[in-house]
Amino acid sequence: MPRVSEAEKRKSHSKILDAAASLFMENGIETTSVAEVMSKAGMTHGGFYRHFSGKDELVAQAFRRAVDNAVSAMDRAETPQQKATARKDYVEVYLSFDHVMDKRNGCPIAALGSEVGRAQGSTSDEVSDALLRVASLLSDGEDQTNGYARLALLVGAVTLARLSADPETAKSVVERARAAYGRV
Amino acid sequence: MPRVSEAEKRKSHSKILDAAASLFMENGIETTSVAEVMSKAGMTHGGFYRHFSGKDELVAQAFRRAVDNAVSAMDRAETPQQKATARKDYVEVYLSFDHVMDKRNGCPIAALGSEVGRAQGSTSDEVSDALLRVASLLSDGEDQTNGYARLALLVGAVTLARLSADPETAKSVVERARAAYGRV
DNA sequence: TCATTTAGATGATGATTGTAATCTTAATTA
DNA sequence: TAATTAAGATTACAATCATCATCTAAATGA
Repeated sequence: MPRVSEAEKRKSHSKILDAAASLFMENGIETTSVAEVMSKAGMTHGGFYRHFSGKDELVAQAFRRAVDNAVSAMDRAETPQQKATARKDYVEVYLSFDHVMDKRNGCPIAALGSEVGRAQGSTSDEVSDALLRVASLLSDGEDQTNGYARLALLVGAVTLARLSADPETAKSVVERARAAYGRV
Repeated sequence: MPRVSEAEKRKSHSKILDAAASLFMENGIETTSVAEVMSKAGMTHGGFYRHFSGKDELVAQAFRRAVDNAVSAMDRAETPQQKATARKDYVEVYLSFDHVMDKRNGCPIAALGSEVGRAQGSTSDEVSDALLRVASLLSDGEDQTNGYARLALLVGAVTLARLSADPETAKSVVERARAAYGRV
């Protein structure tokens, strides 16, 4: 059936990124095969290298896609009012039980934190970019560095909640973090 | 040259666990092969299955080993005085730049947080056990749940610091977490 | 419209890896 | 001490995976 139009190629590229972001966050990067990603995107593994030079490039781009998705609401906010509301919503959703359960559509730093630390090349750049970006969005205008402490609490709380065996513990972890958030 | 004495077998077992804990924390679980672990332990992969039923069992036992190492000082403390000091030291070391740089001998929850969340079977049990154990050691006697919030800050801060591209940012992240620790 | 290009399908390749089989040799044990 | 057992080495095997080669048919561009 191929070949497809340029517009469809762009659509394919995007679908691959969505599939990859979702699978990486849910099952891990090393544990997800290129063929699996392509299959979830509705294709076979054959066309993969028409879109990416290799798996590394896919990882980097998929990570960025996941970050974009996660902070899109905060990015769209324009007025200080909107920004404040978006920030508040972000933290609210981040420390929710839903986010704990649904890794696929959540924060890639929490989902891939320890795995992505070993990344090299462009993925490594994307990761440190993401940190800067999210921490900056969370920080008060005055103090740039407190965004990191806040983000640390968010990432740590969701990580621990996901490692908890029973749901009640998980809930109390994020609940407790929510209470502490304003104090860090 | 084999066979070896029972005492030597126990020593081998222990060396395998040390090698595994170290390699898993540094390079990840999926990315570390059984042969690599055995090689670091000074053996070939042949004898592996005399010690473990498979890689899964190794992961579970190595994780426990790493947790034991990390909290040994707090475990040894007996008097309330000693416990308080050990707790303080633990946090101090945890939020140090050395710990950020040296994953091999650090906290396995921070080093493997996102990877180990997908574990099943005995590894999964070890992980939730570890959470309970560390959080309980960090909590005030009164409130059992604030240990989780504290641990969340620790794990999150070290995770972010390790993801930071430049060392100065990494330092400021743990520094900032240190300041916030008492307030969570 | 015709020649060229290329997205994606199918199939192949080489590397890696978890696990099993077999062998050697020394520790157990009777 | 003789017979048995088993730790660890060597080798083998099947599965998985990233990447490449080739094929196809449709979209380009002239």
